[in-house]
Amino acid sequence: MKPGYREIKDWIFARIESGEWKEADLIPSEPELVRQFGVARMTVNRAVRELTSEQVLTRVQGLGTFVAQPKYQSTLVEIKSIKDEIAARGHVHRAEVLILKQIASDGARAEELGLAPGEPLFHSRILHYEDELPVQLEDRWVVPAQAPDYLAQDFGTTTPNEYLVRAAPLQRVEYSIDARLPEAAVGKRLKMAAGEPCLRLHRRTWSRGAVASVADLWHAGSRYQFAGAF
Amino acid sequence: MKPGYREIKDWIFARIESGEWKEADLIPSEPELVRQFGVARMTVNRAVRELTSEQVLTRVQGLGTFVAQPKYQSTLVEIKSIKDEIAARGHVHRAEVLILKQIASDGARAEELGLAPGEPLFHSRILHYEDELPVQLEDRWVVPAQAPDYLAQDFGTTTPNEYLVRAAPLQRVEYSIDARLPEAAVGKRLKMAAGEPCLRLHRRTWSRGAVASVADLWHAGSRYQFAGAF
DNA sequence: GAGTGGTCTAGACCACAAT
DNA sequence: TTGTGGTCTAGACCACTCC
Repeated sequence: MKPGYREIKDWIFARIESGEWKEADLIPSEPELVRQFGVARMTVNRAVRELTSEQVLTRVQGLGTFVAQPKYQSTLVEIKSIKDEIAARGHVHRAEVLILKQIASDGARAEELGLAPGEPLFHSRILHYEDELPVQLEDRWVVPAQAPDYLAQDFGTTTPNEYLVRAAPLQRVEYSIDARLPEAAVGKRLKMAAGEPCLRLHRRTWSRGAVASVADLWHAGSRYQFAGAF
Repeated sequence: MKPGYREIKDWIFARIESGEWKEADLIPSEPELVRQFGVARMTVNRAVRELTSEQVLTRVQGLGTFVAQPKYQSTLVEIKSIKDEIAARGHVHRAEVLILKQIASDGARAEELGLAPGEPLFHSRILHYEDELPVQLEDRWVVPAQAPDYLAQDFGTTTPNEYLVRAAPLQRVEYSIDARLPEAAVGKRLKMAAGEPCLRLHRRTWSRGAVASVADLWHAGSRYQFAGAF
């Protein structure tokens, strides 16, 4: 048996789906729904409150409850940890640390990280293998103040991501995905054919109110894609 | 003044954030929180229920409430309508209809659309301009049964997307993003340099329990990226 | 002032899991 | 049987918006 609040949610949702109630329409008030369904106000309230948190309705105190703007026609791409992703496919993940050292921040990178040029900066370059085939080259630059022990980690077993979410709790993420030809060194490491494009994810993370790290994730175009469904 | 349920939510959340309660830990029961905060059970219940719907906690009837698995380190890319996106940048969008006709479905495409080879199929190819520079070439194949009037639309003013969300309410979406060299005709239309890669979004939509359409959105790698923040 | 939503109480009965 | 969460009732007081 469906609970009462569920019954009411479905009833409201059906009215919106059918087009009977359109965007910005005023829907029946709580007391009205109470009369209609013969339940307590708390039950009606829960139904309407949940639909509001699901962005199906919007409420204004003193005014009423309205049908919300229909959701964007949007596609959500979820980029998971490369390690988990490979494991989920039932394959073996291996990481090879190519670079792990402190460098001096230069002009453009310094600006992106919020550091002054010349300030120290951690840089790692890690190649991720899926069953012995390289699939991702991960360049990462980390602000030392946010993760002082970065250079002491064993990134053969823990990914920088896994370490950073603990060391510098994520506050904000900014990202972009593009298609571009790889730098020569990148193409070589990923064993890519000449002229083959890369799918690149650029990501900047914030922690404790400041930039924590910047990462470039390079993938061979012929062997990698971001995919999903909803 | 913060409402009671909010107070309790924050208190629980703080305990998880600080590490005091870790993943899969059992948290105090509802009666226990009722005693602790001196409120009615409904108030505690709302706090815990909301944290559960926010995937911070998981509950098992008869067992207890536990700290949920920490959320994935994930990146969400939202791909909006190209038209809205261009408008949001304050630029002018224009669409040029290159192809709009019925064709016979062929092998691979027929299978992807759930049609028998030879069955009729609508095909459109539209070039989207941002301030007179081509930014997206949209190839779309539509199942006639799902949108019989597809060929009669004016896709210079309405995008196929806008039409389809009305004609065939979205039920499910499957997509992938990859980097690849464009077919010759595509590269030419997008005014791309030789050897320049494309950022391609492939999307399949379902409506009324069946595949409704398949789309290939091609973007010049040098002029387009999927981006966002959260 | 009348109507709306926001929140809360102090009970209640039920389903489910562990013992 | 005990303890857990799932749901519900019949009230209540408050803040807000509109007339």
